Amino acid sequence: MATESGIDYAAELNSEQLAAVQAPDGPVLVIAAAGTGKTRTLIYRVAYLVEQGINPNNILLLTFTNRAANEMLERARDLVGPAVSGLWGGTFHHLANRILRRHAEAIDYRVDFTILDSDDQKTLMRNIILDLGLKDKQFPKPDVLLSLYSFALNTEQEVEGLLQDRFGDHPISLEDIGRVYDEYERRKGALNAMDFDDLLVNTVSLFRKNPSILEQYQERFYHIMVDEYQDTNYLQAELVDLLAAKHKNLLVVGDDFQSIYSWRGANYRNIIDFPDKYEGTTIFKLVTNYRSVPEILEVANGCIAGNPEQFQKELKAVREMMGKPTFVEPRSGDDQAKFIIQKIREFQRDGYPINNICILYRAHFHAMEMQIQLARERIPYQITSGVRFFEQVHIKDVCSFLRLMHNPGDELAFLRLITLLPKVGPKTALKIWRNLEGRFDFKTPGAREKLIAGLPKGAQPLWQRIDSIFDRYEQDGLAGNPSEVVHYFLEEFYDQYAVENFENYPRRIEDVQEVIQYVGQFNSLGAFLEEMALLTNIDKEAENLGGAEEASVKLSTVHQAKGLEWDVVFMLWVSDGMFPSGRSLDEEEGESEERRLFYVATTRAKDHLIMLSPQVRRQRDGGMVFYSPSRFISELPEELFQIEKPAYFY
DNA sequence: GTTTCGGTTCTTTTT
DNA sequence: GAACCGAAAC
Repeated sequence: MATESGIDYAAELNSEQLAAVQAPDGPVLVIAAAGTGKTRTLIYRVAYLVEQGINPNNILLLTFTNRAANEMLERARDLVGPAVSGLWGGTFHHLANRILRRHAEAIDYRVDFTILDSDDQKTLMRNIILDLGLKDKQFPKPDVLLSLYSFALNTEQEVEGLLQDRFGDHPISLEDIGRVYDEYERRKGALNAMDFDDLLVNTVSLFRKNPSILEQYQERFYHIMVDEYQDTNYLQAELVDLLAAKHKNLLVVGDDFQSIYSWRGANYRNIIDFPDKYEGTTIFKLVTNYRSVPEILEVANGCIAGNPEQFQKELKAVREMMGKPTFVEPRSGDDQAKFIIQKIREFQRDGYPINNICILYRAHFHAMEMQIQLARERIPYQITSGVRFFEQVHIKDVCSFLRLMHNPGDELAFLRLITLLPKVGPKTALKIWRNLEGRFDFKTPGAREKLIAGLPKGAQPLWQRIDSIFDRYEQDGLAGNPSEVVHYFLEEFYDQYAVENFENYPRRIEDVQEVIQYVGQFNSLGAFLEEMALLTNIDKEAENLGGAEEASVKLSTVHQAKGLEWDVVFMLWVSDGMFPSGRSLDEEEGESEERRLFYVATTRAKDHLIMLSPQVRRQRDGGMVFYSPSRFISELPEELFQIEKPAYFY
């Protein structure tokens, strides 16, 4: 029956979904298996709450990516109308950022704090190791130290214990590592900067130290919904618990089978233990799968049955049969790529648009031969690479200029910018920075002259061109127009720099042009810089989808494909040692996480799933390594697959 | 003392 | 690619 808003819930949802949408207040756990209409359920839940008289301003919707948030807000708007605009939706880090911008002083930060990306973190860490005189072959690399530290924070464990486990057998002084971490904290404070983890850590400690602030937000978020709950870690769960503590109107959605971020501190137990943590939790299960044909679901169900410790549930198929998933053993990675290209052409002939085809893999480097072959065959493709758009070298170079203009004390930006000049390396750059007393504000009289005087002769002419932008800043009113600033920077300096330093210079300049476009959407430089730090490449991709992007095959890691679906899915390197990855098998519970990842991959496919396991891989030194099909394939009954032989290559 | 350049090695997964 | 290292060049 249609309600006053015109939504006929019973007709538009199945009984599983309907029950979850109309759940009473209080804690709710929705176990939503892959392809069962999880997003739909969340959106209708929003509509339902609004209909019950809840102001959208009082609803918080936490998602794993910005893409997911945007999609949901858009669909909710279509369903409910513009009223939902007041709803807070976004990632944990976005929420934390918004809160901290308001209350930074309460935790001894200034509101204009910068957000360090992983590259900045690495630079900072490297400098600390250098300055403390700990640089040594034996000493752990910045990367290693940072990820261990981050893991400790996100799982709320003591660093000492983790260090002991990790380096206990090594002749490394754990005290030295402790000193590095202390110094890392100190320098972030001095820079008025936070890294990704700090956003969460500081929000939680802000709330713990200031109950009155916490209470404001508890009041505000009368209803809280969390998507992909199986991938939240302790810290994120803690944040949610704090916010929900008063009203306990907390609805979490997730699937323990799809928990694939344990290396980042997520634990599928989060979802299993939820009812214990929240007394009186109502539990709903969505298991009717609308996405995939039954043959694909059989493989998915069969594979996850190999994880007996998990909460068993079978995906129920409703679609018609179409044919079994294909399994192929090409000889090499090159043959694998050639086979896929031939198949892509066949699927296109059968009427599948190229946009509905995706190639998935465990790790980025697995897709190398594939990219080469696609380019050679002139099949358009789009890859979500490992490096986030705003973390690419050329983008960071350009943004360092903006960062410095915005925040004259941004040491990392200054050093990066100035080492782009000839004859200026790390030492010279640091000397100049010290000489400027840790601050370069072009508006301060004399500062510009002082900088120029400190530069080596060879660097001066180039810097003078950059310096000329500061004159135009006043004249042309660039303050409110960051796009123009980037434009001038490119024109005066970076275009030429790129030509001289990058082989693929046109591509990089294109990216910078895109930044110019992108910055234009923001009314202030600060707003742009803030947003930039929190954006991932998946989000950027989603922005592009609105435009007239060329139709293309998608290439993606399984992790980045979470929540997405395609008509046709190819899986590369489904070989033991590649998927599951050899490294993960050494870890505790490594195999079961890989199996979940495999499950996620298979359930992305709607009509056709083609898995490939090349037999050999050439190593760098010219040697050959032989591979067998993944254990996730060989442990399943053979009749679930259609075995195909790429005979034409021999 | 510093920068620059060329060779070598290594790639799990990311908010 | 890009990070690291050692040696040449400034």
